[in-house]
Amino acid sequence: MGEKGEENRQRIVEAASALFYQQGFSKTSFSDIAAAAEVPRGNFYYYFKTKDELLEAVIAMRLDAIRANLAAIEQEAPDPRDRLKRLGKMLQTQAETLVEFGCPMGTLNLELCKIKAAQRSDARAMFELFIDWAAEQFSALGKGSAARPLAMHLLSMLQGSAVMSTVYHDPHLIGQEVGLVNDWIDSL
Amino acid sequence: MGEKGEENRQRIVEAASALFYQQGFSKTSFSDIAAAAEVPRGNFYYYFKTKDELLEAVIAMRLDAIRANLAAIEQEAPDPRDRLKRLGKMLQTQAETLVEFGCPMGTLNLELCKIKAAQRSDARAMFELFIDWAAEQFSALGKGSAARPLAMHLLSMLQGSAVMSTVYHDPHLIGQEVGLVNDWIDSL
DNA sequence: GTCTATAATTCGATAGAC
DNA sequence: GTCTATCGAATTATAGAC
Repeated sequence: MGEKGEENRQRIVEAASALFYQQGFSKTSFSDIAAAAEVPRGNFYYYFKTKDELLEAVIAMRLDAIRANLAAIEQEAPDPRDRLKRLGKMLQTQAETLVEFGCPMGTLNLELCKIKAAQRSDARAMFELFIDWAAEQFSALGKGSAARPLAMHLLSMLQGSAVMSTVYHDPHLIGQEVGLVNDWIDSL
Repeated sequence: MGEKGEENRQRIVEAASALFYQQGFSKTSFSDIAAAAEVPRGNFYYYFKTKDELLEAVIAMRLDAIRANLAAIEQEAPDPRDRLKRLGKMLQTQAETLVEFGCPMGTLNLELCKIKAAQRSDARAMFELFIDWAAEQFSALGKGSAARPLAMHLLSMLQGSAVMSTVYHDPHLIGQEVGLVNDWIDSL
């Protein structure tokens, strides 16, 4: 694949990722993506044979983005508790879009649960990245075999915060709920 | 509207509610509903002029069901803490379908956020029923002005539990997370 | 009030010229 | 590697006989 092709492909995946987030996977048509990516419709069957294949590429891109985010946190924050609190901070940073379209990771997973058994595990891998990483931090805090359940609970509370903020369309709610999550982290 | 008509209408709404839950609102076609309700396709434009109108009827039915559930809890459990724990019990009772399709209330709200500004407030009313009711229980526990934030946090944690159980397709997770929620209730 | 046939549109996907 | 034209299937919705 040539240089120009790789560039087009990347534009398509980024446009698709944004639209899958804002409109949902099902409601996003190839026409929508083509218009957003400024690529002729029929053209991108050259890059992706099916919509599912495009979805896989979108998830792969998001997995890379999550890995980069977690790596950045590790560099910036040495303390395990500070690192864990940065996950809530991530939610607060994207508060404006969060109240509009929900958590990109959570809403995609829930949508795929209802329609696609195939890509369900791909989407779940995004959660796995966060869970594994958080469990490492809890292990560093000496939580032993409780590390993974604690990580699950942390992600659970953050997902709940995202759901409530979206349902009530209130960015303020995120700060309130994340505050309670931070108190919980300090109490451990 | 006659007697037979009312019966047909009810069957349509119930079939639509189940399919909206299992497949999502967008992915459920009139054909799907007609087949499930065993009503000829073209027929139910007599009852509902648009899909949105049908959605409103589905939400109205679910609101009634929630009110009935909360009223039943009030009758069966006099203690506020026991009442609050019954919300988690509701999740555990529907664990089998929960891990398949997510929380009926949460997933519908999140889907409507992305596509329908109109019915968004209707769907949110389901949350309001739970929040108001839970806030009353916290008030009975003497929490004063903190009652509503506490109710929001309770629903937030329960929604998070539902999301995680669905993403990991594990009914066991619900019991684990609900246990932590119950510990939190007891700690107040 | 019930049902069939079908209009009008949109979707994902394909064929093939350039 | 790019783009147009279009297919076949599925969708919401309507018209009209019974």
